[in-house]
Amino acid sequence: MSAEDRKKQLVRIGLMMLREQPIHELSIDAIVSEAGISRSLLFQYFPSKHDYYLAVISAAGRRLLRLTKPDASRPRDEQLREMLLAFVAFITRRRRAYISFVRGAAGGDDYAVEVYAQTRDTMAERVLALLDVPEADREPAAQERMRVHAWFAYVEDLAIEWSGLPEGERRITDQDLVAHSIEALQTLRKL
Amino acid sequence: MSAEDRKKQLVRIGLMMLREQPIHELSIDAIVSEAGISRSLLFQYFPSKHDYYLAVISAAGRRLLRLTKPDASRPRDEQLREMLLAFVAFITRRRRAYISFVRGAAGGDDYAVEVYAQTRDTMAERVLALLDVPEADREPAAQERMRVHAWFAYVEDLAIEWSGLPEGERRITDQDLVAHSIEALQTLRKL
DNA sequence: ATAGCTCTTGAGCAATGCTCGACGAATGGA
DNA sequence: TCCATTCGTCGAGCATTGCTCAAGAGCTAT
Repeated sequence: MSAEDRKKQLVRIGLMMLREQPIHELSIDAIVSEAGISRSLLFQYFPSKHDYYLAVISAAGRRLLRLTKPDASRPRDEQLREMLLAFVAFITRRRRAYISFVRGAAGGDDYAVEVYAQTRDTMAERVLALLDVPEADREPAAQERMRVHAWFAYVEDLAIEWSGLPEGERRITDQDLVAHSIEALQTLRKL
Repeated sequence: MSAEDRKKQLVRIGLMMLREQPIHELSIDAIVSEAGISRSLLFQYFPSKHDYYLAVISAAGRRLLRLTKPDASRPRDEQLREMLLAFVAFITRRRRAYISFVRGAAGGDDYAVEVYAQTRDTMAERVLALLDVPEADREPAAQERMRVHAWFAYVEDLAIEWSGLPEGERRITDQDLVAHSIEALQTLRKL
């Protein structure tokens, strides 16, 4: 197998395993045995466990960004709606992995915090771009950024809690959840 | 040293170390060498690293609850304000440790997730109790709980980002931050 | 066929989570 | 006073795991 393919395979396996275990419980042994190779080979491609984790986490971030990318050809409000729907769907489908990524990943390891922060910043930027706020009404950028960032934490938490409920006990639909989130964003920005 | 004292000492050391390292980088060796005892002795009191972590994290949670406990003899709105001020102060003073607790702790390890969830639930309950909402205006409890929970994520994120700025670059005071948070809560509940 | 490049491995080191048997000091009946 | 029991403590050692190193195996190119 070529170097590039092998690397991709290993990252893919990492992403798969992330679904069932928090990131720092991912053992190199489990990975290499799943891939059917020796431990040494993994270290050929990723100098340290650290680097491997970083690759896996980055891949997770990129996947999230790809799956929630708005379709620029549609009206802005629909773009926002669909972006959030995709976001909620993403969390729902891979709840465990997402929590690992978001929380576990962000759990104090500087390198992982950065990947997560960057992913979320990108999402926040996209939202800001979609909001279509007149220049005059804009608060200082830092302020704005902080609020949207925190609002993302709000939506994320809602989605995590909501998707954690058994399907029967969810009182609202994902559509409702997204609608509420958008309303919340608009309201919060007016404070 | 008595068994009880030793246990407390070890947990105390864990809390201290949490300030500088994420929880899963806490090494048993570092702990025992700080305490001046042998590795075996720690395992006498805590059957596994897991159990030890759990003890440390629980202690962190209890400390947070203790330091943000509202003073029941004061007016409710002041209780809420002071509770949040204490919350922000807590995060500011031990930012690193708090992130470890919140994120690292919540990072997929079921046992830690539970400790964190319980801590946050307690805080959310306190807030609900302080809100003083007429029965008739209450939404279904689950709904209510979810929103307050998510609102906590909002405040937490604001506080973490805010306290991460160098003091010169903080455009607002902690008072402003708390006032904004309370406004946000009241607004969100009306949606 | 020889050289060289790339993918691969096994042996082994150091650190670490964890176990086990035992030592020493205090406590408490006989 | 003596023996036994209990309790806090430790050192040796096992298994796992993150990581290194030197070398093997297959392919291509001269």
